Amino acid sequence: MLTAEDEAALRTLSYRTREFGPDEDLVRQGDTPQAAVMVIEGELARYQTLYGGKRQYLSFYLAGDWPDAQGIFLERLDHSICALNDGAIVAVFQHDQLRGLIGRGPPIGYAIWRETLIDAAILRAAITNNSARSGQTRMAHFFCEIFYRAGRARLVHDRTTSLPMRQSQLGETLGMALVTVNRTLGSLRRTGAVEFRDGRLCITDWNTLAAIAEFDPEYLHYRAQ
Amino acid sequence: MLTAEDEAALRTLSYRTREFGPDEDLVRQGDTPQAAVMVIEGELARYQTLYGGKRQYLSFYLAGDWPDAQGIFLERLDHSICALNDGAIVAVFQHDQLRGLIGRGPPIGYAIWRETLIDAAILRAAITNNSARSGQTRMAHFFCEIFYRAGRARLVHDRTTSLPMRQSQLGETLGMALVTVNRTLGSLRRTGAVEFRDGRLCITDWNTLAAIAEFDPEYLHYRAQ
DNA sequence: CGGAATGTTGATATGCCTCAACTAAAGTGG
DNA sequence: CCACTTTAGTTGAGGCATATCAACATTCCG
Repeated sequence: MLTAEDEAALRTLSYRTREFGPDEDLVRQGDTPQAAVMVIEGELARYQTLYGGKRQYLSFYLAGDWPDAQGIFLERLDHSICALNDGAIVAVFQHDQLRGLIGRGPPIGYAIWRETLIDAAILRAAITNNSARSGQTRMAHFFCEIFYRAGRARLVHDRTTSLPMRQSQLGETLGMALVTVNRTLGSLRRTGAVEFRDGRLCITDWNTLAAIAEFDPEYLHYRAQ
Repeated sequence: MLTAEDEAALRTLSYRTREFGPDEDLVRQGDTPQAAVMVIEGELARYQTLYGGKRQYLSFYLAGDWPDAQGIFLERLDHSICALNDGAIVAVFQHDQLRGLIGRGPPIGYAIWRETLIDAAILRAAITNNSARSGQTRMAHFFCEIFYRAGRARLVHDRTTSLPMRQSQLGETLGMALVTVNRTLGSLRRTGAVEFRDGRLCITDWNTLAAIAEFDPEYLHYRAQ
């Protein structure tokens, strides 16, 4: 979430936009990218590939997010980034131009730094979520995070936001087998608080879901809206 | 891992050192610290506390690491940091002094930024480790990471490094019950590759352990030594 | 129409959690 | 000095949650 001033600074750079389709990679583990992107539309996901090809999703990016700002200062990528939906659009900024902008004055640099730090806070929450919570709580927490962030990005309409993932991907996010995802989803649905179907997440009873999830949005470090 | 130039810049600041004992908190979840620390000696750990008091360890810090640099730009802490051993010593830098230093010129700012990005890479690896790997592989990977980082910090002697944790804390790191930790530790010990006892980690057969762990140090983003 | 992708449900197997008992070492106080 | 307590580690037994295997439903697409 950049300020108007930050956005103005970015607009002084020449950038281009690119569009991606579902499961299409923007960058791959091992790459050394020369550009960083900001999400304009649609959703992206970060994942790692293990020996044997197994995939672990790490985090998800909505409009306004910077999924690979760490690449400005780290060389080789330790993960891949793919688009989740059809027509995901990103703005591409060359690293050297961003570095120049950052070097010329702090505000935009601090803002991007801050973005990478909130990204890390989301990673911390994911460790705790996947390591210390029950299946149901874990899934509820994931839904709460996505929904809360989508709300902040003004992407919630009719208590619903887009979450273009298959159940198998949900499993590769939360560290559960596909069958377990399906059953856990069923048990959450039966609470009447949440529905996830056809790539859409609908939360009908936020308080109940947040209670199941033990969700506290503090870690997202949003300022008062 | 800062350059000599970075260290010289830091020395222009007035800082003080503080010493902590085992399980003593440096900062707590919810705090708004005004200073950041660099580890001088001993080991620190980051952890989150869940509803009900359950604890999840997130990451560990050795000499030279910056465990709470994110606090320079994020207000409220989403986690706590404690010392693991007796006589853990840190250098304390006031945020406003660090911000001043960062604002005056990029090198040190970039270096600290980079530290926070490597920290995030370690968090990504932890998500994958705790979510997608078997108990044995997970524990082996954790040992490999600590040992590798300790090696880089010149803290390995006689194939052994200090890792002042109890088995219960290992469980709260890897998302396993204490009993499972004990048995997994036994099965690793029986491979003859590693021994963890009395707060000391001894790796006698690195290649075997790294193979069990599927360990690839790339994500630590070390430059050629 | 046939095939692929995704979701659903049942049955079985297994890894891990929980409970419990016990050992060893270290610290404490009478 | 020696009971007593506390802490950490170890081992066994049983049960539950989740992984795995399998069958089938539904939708979409060529």
